[in-house]
Amino acid sequence: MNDALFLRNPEDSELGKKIIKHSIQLISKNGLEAFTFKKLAEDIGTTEAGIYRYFENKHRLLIYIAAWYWNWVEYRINFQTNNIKDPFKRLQKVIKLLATTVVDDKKTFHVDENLLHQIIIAEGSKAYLTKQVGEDNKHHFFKPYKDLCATIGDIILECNPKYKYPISLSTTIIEMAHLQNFFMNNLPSLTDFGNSKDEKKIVVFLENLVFSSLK
Amino acid sequence: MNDALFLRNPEDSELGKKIIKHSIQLISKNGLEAFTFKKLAEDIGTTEAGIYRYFENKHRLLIYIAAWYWNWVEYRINFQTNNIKDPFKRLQKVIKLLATTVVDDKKTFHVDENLLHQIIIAEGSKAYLTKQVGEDNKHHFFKPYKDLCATIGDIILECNPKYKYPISLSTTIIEMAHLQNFFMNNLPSLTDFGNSKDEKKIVVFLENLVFSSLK
DNA sequence: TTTTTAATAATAGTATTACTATCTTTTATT
DNA sequence: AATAAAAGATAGTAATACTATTATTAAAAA
Repeated sequence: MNDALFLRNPEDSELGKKIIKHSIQLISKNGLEAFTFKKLAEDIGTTEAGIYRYFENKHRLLIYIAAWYWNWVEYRINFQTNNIKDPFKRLQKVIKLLATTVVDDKKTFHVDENLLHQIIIAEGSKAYLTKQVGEDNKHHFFKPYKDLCATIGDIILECNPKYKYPISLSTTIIEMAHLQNFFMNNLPSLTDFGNSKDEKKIVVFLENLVFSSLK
Repeated sequence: MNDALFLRNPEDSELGKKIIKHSIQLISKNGLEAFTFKKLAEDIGTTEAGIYRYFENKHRLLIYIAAWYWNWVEYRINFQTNNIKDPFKRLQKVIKLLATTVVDDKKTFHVDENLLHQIIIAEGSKAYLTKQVGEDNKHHFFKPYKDLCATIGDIILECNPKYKYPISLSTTIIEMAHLQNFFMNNLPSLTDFGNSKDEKKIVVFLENLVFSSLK
C-alpha cells in the first residue's frame, strides 16, 4: 500500500482497522456524498480529530479503499488463474471474477469484501473523476488499478499477440463489469439484463464482446 | 426537457440562460466538487438565492445539464445519420460522433458544446452514481440518455437482428467513448492511446470492438 | 395609465461540513 | 519509573448548502 495515501497506517492499529471497516459500512449504506468524518467518528465511537490523524480527507480515504480493492482483485485473479494454461480460459475466469458477486473473505475480518465490491461499483470511478487526478496520479495512487489492467492486458496479448488495444480492452472489461451491474440494479432499462437481474448474463455479454474482438 | 428538473425554466429568461452558461464554464474550470451556487452567483453577478429559484440544488443542475447534452447528442445523431442507409455506416457515424471533439454550435449561444462535452466526460456519470438514482429515475430524469441508448440499440439490431445485447452494447459504446477519452488525457497508461492522444484511435478501437461483436 | 403580478436583488440567518489546534488522559516502550 | 506515542476531549473557524424576508424593478393586465 502506498504510504502517501494515509498519515498513519490504518492496518497498524485497532482504530485504523475500525476506520476502514466502518467507512465501508457507512459508504455502502448512505453513499459517498452523505458520508462524513463526523458520522464515521460517531459510528466508531471516536472523534473527528481521531479520523484526521489517519486520513487527510474523505477523498484520500476513498482512494485508499479503492486501492485496497484493486490490490485484492489482482491477488484473487493471480491466485485463481495461475494454474490455467489456456489464456482464453484464463481471461474467461478474469471476466467472471470481475463481474460476479464476491464472497466475504473471513481472513480480512476488518473488510467485508462484498460491501466493498458494491462500493467500488457505485463510487469507485469518483476516485479518479476529479480535477486533482493528475496530482493524485503523480503520487501513484492508482497503481493497483494500473497493475491490474497490465495483468489483464498480458492475458489478452497471450490470446492474440496482434491485438492492438490490450489496455483499453482491459479497462473496458473492468469498468463495464461494474457499470452493467450498477445499471442492471438501478437503471435496468439501460441493460439487457434488467428483467432477470442475473450477473451471469453480464459475464456472457462481456465474454461475447471480448472474445469476438480477439478472434 | 423534463419540467421536474427545475423550479423555473432556465431557457425562459436571461438569468436562466446565464445560469446554464456560467455553470458549464465553472464546472469545466474547477470541477463539480469545487462548484457552488455561491461562486456561480458571483460569476454571474447575481445572488445565491437567485440560483435557488431555478434549481433546487447542484445535483439537479448537473442532471439538467446532462439531460441537455444527451438530448443534443441524440438530435445530432439523428440529423447526421438519417440519410445513411447502411446500418453499419450509421453505427460507424454514431461512434465517431460520440468519441470525437465537438464544435461549438453558435445557434445555442448560451451553451458551449465543446465545454459541455468535456464536462460530461468527467462529471456525467456522477449524475446517476448516487443513492437517489432510483428516485431520480422515477422522475424520468435519465430519459434522454435512455432514448439515446434505444436509438443506438435499434441501429445495432439493424446490423445484426440476432445480437442479444443491443442496449448493453450501446451503453458500452457511449461510456467507453467518454472514459477512454478521460483516461487518454488524464491517466494515459490506462489506454493504448496515451502517446498520440489521438481521438481517432479511440474511434478505431470502438469500431473494432463493436463490429467484431456484430459479425 | 394605473394596477397587479412576477421576477429579481439585497440581506440575514441556520445547520452542517471540512477542517485545525490544543490539551489531557491512556497505553505501550525503555 | 520515566518517556514517548496514540487516542480522547473539547473548542474553534471558514465555507457550504440551504431557507426566509423584505425591497425593488420590470412586464402584463385592467
